[in-house]
Amino acid sequence: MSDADRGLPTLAYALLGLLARDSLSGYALAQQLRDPIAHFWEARHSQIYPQLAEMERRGLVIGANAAGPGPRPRRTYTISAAGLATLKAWVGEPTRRWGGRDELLLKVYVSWTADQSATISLLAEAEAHHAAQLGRYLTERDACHRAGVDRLPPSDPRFTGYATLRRGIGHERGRLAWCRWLMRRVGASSESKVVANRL
Amino acid sequence: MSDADRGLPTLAYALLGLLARDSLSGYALAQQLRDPIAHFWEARHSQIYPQLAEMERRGLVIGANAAGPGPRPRRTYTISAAGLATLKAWVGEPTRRWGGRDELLLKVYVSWTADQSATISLLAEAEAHHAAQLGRYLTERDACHRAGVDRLPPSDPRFTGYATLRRGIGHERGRLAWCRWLMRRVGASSESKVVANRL
DNA sequence: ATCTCCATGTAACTCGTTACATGATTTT
DNA sequence: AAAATCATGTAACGAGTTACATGGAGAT
Repeated sequence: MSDADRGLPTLAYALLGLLARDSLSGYALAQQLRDPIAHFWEARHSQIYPQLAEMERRGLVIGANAAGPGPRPRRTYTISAAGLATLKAWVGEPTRRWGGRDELLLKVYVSWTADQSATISLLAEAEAHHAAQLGRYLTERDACHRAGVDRLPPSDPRFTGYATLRRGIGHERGRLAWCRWLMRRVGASSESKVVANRL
Repeated sequence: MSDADRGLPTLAYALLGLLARDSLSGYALAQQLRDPIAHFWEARHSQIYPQLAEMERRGLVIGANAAGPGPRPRRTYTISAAGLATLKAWVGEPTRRWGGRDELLLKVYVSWTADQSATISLLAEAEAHHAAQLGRYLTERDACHRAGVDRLPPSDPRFTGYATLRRGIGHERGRLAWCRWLMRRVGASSESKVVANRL
C-alpha cells in the first residue's frame, strides 16, 4: 500500500470499479462513463486517459499495448492486486459527498421569477428526459430478471450492477412523479386564473 | 443584456436565486449553500465571495457596505433588474446537467469486491444519513403546511421552495427504502450461507 | 466526397476545495 | 482562558470541460 492508496480522486475508484469487472481500454472506459449506465458516475476521455496513466504509475493497473485501428496502439488496462485492495478498502471508508448539486431543482426553486410557460417547458423537458431514462432502465432491468441476476448473491458484480440499476429506476420514477405533480400545480393555477378572468 | 448574461457558472444562478428572495451578505449566502436546505446546490465561501465580486462587476447585483463585527465591513448584496432578467431567462434555457455523480451508488456498484461487513456498514451509514435528512425535511414540510405554503401560487417564492422540499423528501425516502432493501438482501445472503454451513 | 466510429493524447481553461489569514464579539 | 460565531478575503491546488490534434476503417 505505502503510497499507492493516498489521495485518489473518486474518478480513480470509478475506473477501478469497472476494471475489477473486466479489462478495458481507455476508450471503452470513456464509453461506459459518458452517459452513466446505472446513474452513478460520468467523465470525459480527456480526464480518463491521464488518470489511467497516473494509476499505472502507482501500480494500481497494468497497461498492455496492442495494434489498433488508429494512429496510436490500443492500450488495454487490467487491475492489479494492489488496485483491487485499494478499491476494496475504499468501500469501507466514510462517504464524503452525498450529491448536493442539482440544476433542475435549482431552476424550479427560481422558477417563481419566470413566466408560467417557461416553467411548463422546463418541466416538460425534464419529464421527457426522465421518462426516456426510465424506459432504458426498465428494459435493462427486464433483461436482468430474465437472466436471474436479481437472485445472485451480493458478492457477484452482476448483482451490485442490478442494485444500482434499481436505484436508478427509483430515482427516475420519483422525479417523474414530482415533475407531473408540479406540472399539475402550475397548470392548475394558470387555469384558475383563466377561469377568474372569464367571470 | 449585452455582456452581462454570457458565460455564467451555475453558482451565479444559485446566488441570484437566493438574492431574488432577499438581500443577503456573502456570509449569509455561504450559510445557505453550505449544507443545501432543500437539496439542490452547495458551495463554499471561498467560491462565493469572488463570484459575487464578478457579478457586481457585471451589474447583476449591487453591493453596499455597512459596519460589521469583523475586521472588514459587512457587504450586503441586492439583485439588480439586469440580474433578475438574467435569472428569469435562465429558467427557460435547456438543462445541461442531470446529476451524474453519486459516490454512494459507485460504492455499492463496487461493493462485491469488499467484505459483507464493509457493505453493511456502508449501508448503515447511508441509512442514518438519509433518515436524519428526511427528519429535517419533514419538520420543515410540516411548518410549510401549517403556514399554508402548499396552497400558494407557483409565482410565490415560498411555493417553489416548498416544491423543491417535496422533491428532497421524495429523494430521501427513495434512498432510504433502497438502502433497506439492499441491507435485507446482503444480510439474507450471509444468513443463508450460515444456514448452509450448519447443514 | 463526407460523415461517423475507433482510439489515443494534449492544452487551455473554468469550476470547486482546502488551507491560510485577520480580528471583534459572544458563548462555554 | 478557550472556543465558536461573525465576516471577509486570498493562494494553491485538484477536478472537470471544451477544444485541438492525428489518422485509419467503414458507412452514406
